[in-house]
Amino acid sequence: MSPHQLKKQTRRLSRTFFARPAPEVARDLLGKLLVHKLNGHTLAGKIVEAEAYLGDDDQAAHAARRLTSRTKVLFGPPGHAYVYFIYGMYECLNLVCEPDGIAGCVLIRALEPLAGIEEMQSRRPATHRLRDLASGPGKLTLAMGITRALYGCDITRGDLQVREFSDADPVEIVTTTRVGISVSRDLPLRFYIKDNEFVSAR
DNA sequence: CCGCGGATCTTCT
DNA sequence: GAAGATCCGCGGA
Repeated sequence: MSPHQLKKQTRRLSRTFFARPAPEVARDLLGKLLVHKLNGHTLAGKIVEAEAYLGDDDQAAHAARRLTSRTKVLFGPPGHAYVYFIYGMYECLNLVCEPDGIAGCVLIRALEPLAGIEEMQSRRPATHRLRDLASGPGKLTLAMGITRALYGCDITRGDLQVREFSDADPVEIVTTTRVGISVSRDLPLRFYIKDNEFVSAR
C-alpha cells in the first residue's frame, strides 16, 4: 500500500472515537490502520489484535494502582499514546480511551504490515517471516519505530495516527481473556480478527 | 512444533 | 529489592 493510496483510501480517526469505554474501542480498532510517519518513511499496519485495560475494577491495569508520573496520561483526555517500557527491553503502545478524568486504554497487540515493510524488516533484522514482523506488542513497536519518546502524544494530530478504510469490510471478532497477566485473568478483554495469521499467540 | 529460561532495567514498594 | 501487559534462542520430539 503506497502513501498515496493510504491518504486517499483512509481517513484519520478523531477524538470522539476514543472517548468511549475501552472494550468498545478495542473491538472497533480491529481492521483499522496504525500509521507512523518517521524520517520520511510511512510505516503502517492493520490492527488485528487488541486488549482493553480499565481503571479501578481491573487489577491488571497500570491505572488501577493510582495516578503516578507513568500513568498520568491514562487519566487524561482520550486519543493520546501511553507507551511504557517493560522487561528491561521492550516498549508497548496503548491508546488512551474514555472521557477526560476516567482511566482506560487499549493495548495494541498485533499488526498486519501493509506499508513500509522493508523499513520494518530493517528494524527487526532477526525476523524472516512476515507474520512474525509485528505479531506481538513488543514486536510491533520495534517494527514501527514507536518508543517512549511518543509518550503522551496526540494520536489525532501528528506523526502517529490511526486511520479507517473508507470501504472497510466488517471484521469477525473473537473474544478471549488477556495474555501475560497474573491478576484479573478472567475478564474477557482480548479481541482479535478471526483466522488472521498475524495475531500473536495463535 | 513445544516448553523452558535468560536478557535487562524502569517503576513502584 | 522485586516484579513485570515480552521476545528469542535453545534443546528435544
